[in-house]
Parts: sequence; C-alpha cells; structure tokens
Amino acid sequence: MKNPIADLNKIFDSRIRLGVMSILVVNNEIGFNDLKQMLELTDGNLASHLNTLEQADFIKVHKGFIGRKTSTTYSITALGKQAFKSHLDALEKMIRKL
Amino acid sequence: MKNPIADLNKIFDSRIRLGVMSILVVNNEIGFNDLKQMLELTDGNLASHLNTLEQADFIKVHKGFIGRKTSTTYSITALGKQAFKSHLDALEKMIRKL
DNA sequence: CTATTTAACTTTGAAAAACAAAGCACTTTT
DNA sequence: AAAAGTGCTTTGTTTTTCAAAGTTAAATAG
Repeated sequence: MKNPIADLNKIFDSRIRLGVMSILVVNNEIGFNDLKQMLELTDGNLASHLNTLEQADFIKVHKGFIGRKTSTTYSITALGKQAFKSHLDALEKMIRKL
Repeated sequence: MKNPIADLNKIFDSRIRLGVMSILVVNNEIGFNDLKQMLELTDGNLASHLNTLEQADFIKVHKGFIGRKTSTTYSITALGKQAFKSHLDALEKMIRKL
C-alpha cells in the first residue's frame, strides 16, 4: 500500500492555516481583524500563521488606506489556491475508502 | 460568520494520526510494523502517536502471539470511528464553499 | 490638546509537540 | 553463537505553537 499521508501539505497540518485558507477561498479579500475574530485568535498567533502562509506564497498582503488609516487585507494567490486544492484532493483520496 | 475551525478535532491536526485513522477505518486490524512501513515512520514516532490515539480511546491495542512470537495489532474503536467521522464532516463543511 | 482606543504587527519567552536515535527484552533466523 | 526482527520506552534535540507585552501610527473621546 502507498503512504496515504505523503501528499498532504505540511503547511496545512495547522487548523488555523487551514481555516485561513478556507476563508480566503470564498472571500477574495479579507482584513486582519476579520480573520482574527472569525478564528478567535490573538494578534500574535494570527500574524505568525499569516506570515507562514505568506512565506510560502500562498497568500498576498495588501497594505492600503481607508482615508488615512492603514488597512491590511489578505488574499489567496494562484499558487495558494492550487496547493490548497492539492491538499484537499490528497485528503479526499485518503478517506475515499470510507 | 462562524468560526470554521471550531469543530475540528485537535487530535487529528496531526497528519500521522490522520493517516493511522484512515488506515484503521478500512483495515479492521493492523500491525505495528505494517503501519510503520505504510506511513514511513520511525518506531518511536509511530509509538507515540499510537499512544495519543489510545489515550483518547480512539484505537485499541491487541497483544497476541503468532506461534510464540509476540504480535501487536491495532483497531479502531466505536468512539474513534465517530470522532473521525465528525472531524471529516467538519472539514467538509469548512470547504464545501469551494 | 491630552488620554484612550484601535489596527496591525513584532518581539520575547514559555510550553507543547514532533521526531530521531539509542536502548531494551524477547524471540526467531542463520 | 551471532545477527536480526518486534514493539516498544527513554532521552534529548528541534520545531511549532501560542500568549502576552511592546510598538507605531492613526482615530476618537473628553
């Protein structure tokens, strides 16, 4: 039998990063605070997971302004969309036997 | 919006434990070495993850003999089956938006 | 105009988890 | 008798997770 977990992406082992991605798939742009509230996280925790996703080029940050106040939003990249889809495919393959 | 990751089971954040469970769902009894080879793990690593699953009452250990040689096998419990299913449901709910 | 609050982090540090390697008791194979 | 396999446990390192506090800059309240 083939190793069933080999195709899972390590980055998505984390429930939080999984949650961020699943939110970003349906919201093409979302703010830091919205994510924080949806996932019920502290600033630092969310920021570090977002950082991991950004390092991997799975999400992109947009720093803009609302008036003169900064506003940071995040969106998924093409690579991120693909990697997330691959991960879900691997998951599905793993459990299709059910 | 509701927290999309709240219903995920922390025990299944681990790819390895996820793999063990997915194997046990289709094999009602499997040996330590088989698992080790399927998942490509070291003894210690596998043993500790199995231990976590056992503590949670998600798997059961059977210590027996083949002739006079010890043989340890593992199987999924009813609770484990249920918890795994719930986790998969939560995952599916999370990504159904796709 | 001063004080507090909010946004979005970064830094720090502690706790937990993952993991490999080695050791071990016992047995079978060579 | 020596080597190898089974199924662990122990040890110790590395990695990951996370909360808390600090930070900068702007907004708002008093």
